[in-house]
Amino acid sequence: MRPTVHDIAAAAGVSLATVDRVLNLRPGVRAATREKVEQAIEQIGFVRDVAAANLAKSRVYPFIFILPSGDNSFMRGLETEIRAAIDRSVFERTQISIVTVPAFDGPALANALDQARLSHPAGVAVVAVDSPEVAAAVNRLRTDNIPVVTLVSDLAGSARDHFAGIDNAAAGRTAAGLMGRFLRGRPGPIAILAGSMLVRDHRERLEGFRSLIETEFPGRMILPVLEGHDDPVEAERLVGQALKSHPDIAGIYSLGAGNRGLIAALKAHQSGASVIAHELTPHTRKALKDGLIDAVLNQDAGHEVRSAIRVLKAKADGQAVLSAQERIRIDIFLKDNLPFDDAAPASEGDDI
Amino acid sequence: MRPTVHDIAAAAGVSLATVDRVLNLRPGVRAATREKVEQAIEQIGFVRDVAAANLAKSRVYPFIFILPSGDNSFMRGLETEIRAAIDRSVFERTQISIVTVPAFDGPALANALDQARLSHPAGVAVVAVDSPEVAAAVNRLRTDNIPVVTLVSDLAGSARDHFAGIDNAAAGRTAAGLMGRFLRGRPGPIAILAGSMLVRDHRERLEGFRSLIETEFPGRMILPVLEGHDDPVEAERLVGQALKSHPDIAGIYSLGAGNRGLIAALKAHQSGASVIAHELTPHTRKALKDGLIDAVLNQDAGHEVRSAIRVLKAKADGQAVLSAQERIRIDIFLKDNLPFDDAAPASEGDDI
DNA sequence: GAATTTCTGATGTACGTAAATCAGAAATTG
DNA sequence: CAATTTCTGATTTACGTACATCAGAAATTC
Repeated sequence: MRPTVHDIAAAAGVSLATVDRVLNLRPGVRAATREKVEQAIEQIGFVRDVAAANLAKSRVYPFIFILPSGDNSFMRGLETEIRAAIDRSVFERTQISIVTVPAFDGPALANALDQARLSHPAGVAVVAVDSPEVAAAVNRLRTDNIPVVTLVSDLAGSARDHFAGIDNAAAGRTAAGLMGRFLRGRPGPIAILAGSMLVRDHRERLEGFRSLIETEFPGRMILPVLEGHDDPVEAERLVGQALKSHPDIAGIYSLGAGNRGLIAALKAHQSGASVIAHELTPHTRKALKDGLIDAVLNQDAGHEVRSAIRVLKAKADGQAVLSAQERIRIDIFLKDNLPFDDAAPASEGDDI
Repeated sequence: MRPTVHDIAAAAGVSLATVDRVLNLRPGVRAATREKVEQAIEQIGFVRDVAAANLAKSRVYPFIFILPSGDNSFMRGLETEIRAAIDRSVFERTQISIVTVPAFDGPALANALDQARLSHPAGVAVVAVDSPEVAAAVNRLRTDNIPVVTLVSDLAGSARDHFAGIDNAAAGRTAAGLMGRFLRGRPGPIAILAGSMLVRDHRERLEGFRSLIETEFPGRMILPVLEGHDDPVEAERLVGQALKSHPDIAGIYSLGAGNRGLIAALKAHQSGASVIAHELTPHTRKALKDGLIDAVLNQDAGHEVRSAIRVLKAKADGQAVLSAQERIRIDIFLKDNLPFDDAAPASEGDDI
């Protein structure tokens, strides 16, 4: 049988009350006695029954999720997944609220983080914009001992507890490895469509892609990055221009959002380029099927949300996280291994 | 506040004891009263607090995992993950035992299942051999109301509750889609190395691969399947023979185990074929790095084990499973997106 | 050594559910 | 309608931990 607090008390020769004081870091225990109890805990290998503790505490976890507003399909899918988690909150003792802020807007995000701080949540998950003011706001939360998890896009130089997202450098390299192999024997440059260099995931993907092409497929030219700010209209214009001025483009890597515009431009120019994009949305799914896009790298929003919640809970309880379990995978979809067709895109699952 | 059993009692105008009888399907409640209680449960939206219930019941879940013996790297990695789960069993209220049986041996596996049945476990996870006697044994378990989850390889015509593994037909199609794109512009046939047609995962991968090549890349010849029984020595011999008699082989798809033999043969023949294999093991990892293998499709053993346990628990408690969460992804590894280098291969994580 | 202050023990209640007991009410049987 | 049998209610204990209260013991201070 698993040892209980009673066993500690017996082993240490103290009362239950003292054990409780030690376990919950309450004052009123002499150093020598505390030592004795801690030794007993060590010796009999006691581990607190979190379920029972949470029951006794009637613990609930108020969490705040902060993500960009706008009509970015991936972000709206992410929001759907958060709402799905809210539906489960009764079972999971969570109490999740969603806050949206304009995309790529550091000050607004920092402000939202400071706002969140005032309500003393048990944890915050945030799709980060990589700027110093955001890092500072995150650090203020950490100073208050509020766990922070970055979601989808990470944040440099901050004390965030965890990043719930894919390895974006690896994603860029994966795209490059696939692209290089797809283009074998076909000359022509590669165009890159990004959203904004203000978010770290885009920067990391770009860097991973570029470095791998340079080292593994030398001689393959990469055109200057098109920065479309995840806006379909802008993306369409930029890609259209590029296809017009470089009719020999062999490959296109779209590492951000705004793929609707990319797809429109591809259609308009009847480009034969091999295309790799990110995030499986209704639009990219259709383009895959139509043969306009060759491969889609996807991160599962549902998995990321669930992982963020698990990690926030663990951090709030001061528990260790099973890091292997929280690794978010990079899904690679080709036309032929798409998950079920009909369902709403947001319900396509993940993990765990 | 979430409603409790007391609220049901109050709402239905009955006592706690009666509510308990209804909730736990105990006898001694008149049909009319039972109805009344069930209506109250419905009305106030009561959901049992599983944590509290498990605490009260001092519930433990004795599970049995049955997997093939032998030195198959993937299966040994799977076993390592199960042992990791055993290390967590104190926290998870599980009590897991591992049983190994010879690979590809239906009768032995059926026997092991019947043996497992005698100990009345709360659930069984099994790497299935797809044969009628195994299906029958699984059905006997189900008759006893013991949940059964197939692991890695599924079982036709049985009443197993769940399959914790990848979509193997999709895996085969993914391999074919990649292979077709890798080989663009390069003539030559494709060789396929399989383990055994007695396991369903191999059959499904083969079928998926073959059908996609035929429809999407017509004209690409596929050589007769080499059945190497997941044995490195046999695989090396078969692949060596094939490379000798067909020096023009452009691609090789290894859909089972025994990749050590495949790699040895590739080295010996200095083949320039594009190679796609399954499962990231120390051997395939090294071959990827050395450029002998182009891509590895991987299923995360850790994720599969954790998923199997979650599902078995849910089934044992008569709870619904979050199917999106239990979808096992197909990881695609190229030389350039390998997860951390140094760690033991078995600790590379998953999920969840 | 008396008066404090600081520690420790004993005890009880709570969390939400499970499970058992026993008495009494209701329904059924003869 | 009395005698059973079958339900139902009331009550208690338990699971493992958290938390509060109060009395008494031990250490500290003067």
